[in-house]
Amino acid sequence: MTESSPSCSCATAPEDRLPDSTIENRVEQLKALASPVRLQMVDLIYYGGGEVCVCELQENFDLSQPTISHHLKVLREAGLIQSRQEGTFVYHRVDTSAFTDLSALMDRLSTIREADEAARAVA
Amino acid sequence: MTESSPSCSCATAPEDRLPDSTIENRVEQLKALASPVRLQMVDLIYYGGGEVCVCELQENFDLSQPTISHHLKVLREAGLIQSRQEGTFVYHRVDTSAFTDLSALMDRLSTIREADEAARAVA
DNA sequence: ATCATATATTTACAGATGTCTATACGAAGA
DNA sequence: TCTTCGTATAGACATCTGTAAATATATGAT
Repeated sequence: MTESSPSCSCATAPEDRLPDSTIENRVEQLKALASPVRLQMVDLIYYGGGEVCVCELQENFDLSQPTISHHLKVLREAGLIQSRQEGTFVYHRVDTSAFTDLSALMDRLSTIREADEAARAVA
Repeated sequence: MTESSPSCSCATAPEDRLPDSTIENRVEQLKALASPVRLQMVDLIYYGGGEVCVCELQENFDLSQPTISHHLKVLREAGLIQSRQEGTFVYHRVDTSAFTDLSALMDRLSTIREADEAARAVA
C-alpha cells in the first residue's frame, strides 16, 4: 500500500457545480423557510385552503400584526408565496414552483453516490 | 350573492398540519443550509468525490480554517453531513437521508391544489 | 367627508450569526 | 519526547434577524 504520503486523499475538482446565481436564489428561499414561524405559515397557507389572509394567520400565531406582515413580506420577496388583494383583505397563496425548485435541489443531494462506493472498493 | 359580510373568506382550520417535532427538525436543517457558504460546501462535498477533508474546503473558500470548521459543525449538528477521522484528517460526507427528508417537505408544498381550484370554480 | 378596519412601514432594541485571532487538542514522525 | 501539522474551541466584534410599538396607507361603509 502507498500510504506514505502526508496529504489527504480528497478528489481534486468537482465537475458538476451549481452556478452562483442558483446558489443565491436557493439561499434566499432557504433563509425565508428557515424559521419555525415562516415554515408553519407556508404550511398553514397551503393546507388552510390554499388562500389565507393576514387575519387568519393572526389567529394561529401569537405574534403582533406587524410581525406577521413582516414574515409574509420575507416569504413574498423570496418568491415562496404570492399575494392578491381583494378589498381590504390580502390573500396569500403558496408559489408551488418555488418548492419544485427546492425539491430538485434536495434531490440533487439525496442519492447515495454509487460511483464512489465502487471507487473506494477498487482502491 | 351574499357578499355583505365584512369578514375574510379564509377556510377555517387546516386538517393536515406538520407535527411540531418535524417543524423543529426541518428548521434546523434549513437554517444550516440557508447560507451560501454552507450550501456550496455541501454541494462541493457531494460532487467533490463524496468525501472531503477540511483542507480541501480551505482551498475552495476564502475563509479562515476555524470558520470552515465552524460551518462544518453547524452542518454536522443539523444532521446534513457525517464526519470520519482517519489519522489527522477528518473526512466529511453528505448524509443523503437528511436531504431525502427535506425533499419530501418541499414536495409537500410543490403541487398545485386541484381541490381548491375546483372549489373556487363552484363557489 | 369621515370613520372603521385590514394591512404595511418605520423605528428601536435584544438576541442570534458569521467572521477572525489566538489558543488548544490530537495524531504522526523525528 | 518534541515537533509538526490538521482540526477544533474560545473569545471578541460587527452585522443580521425577530419582535413590538407607533404610525401610515388604503379600502369600504355611513
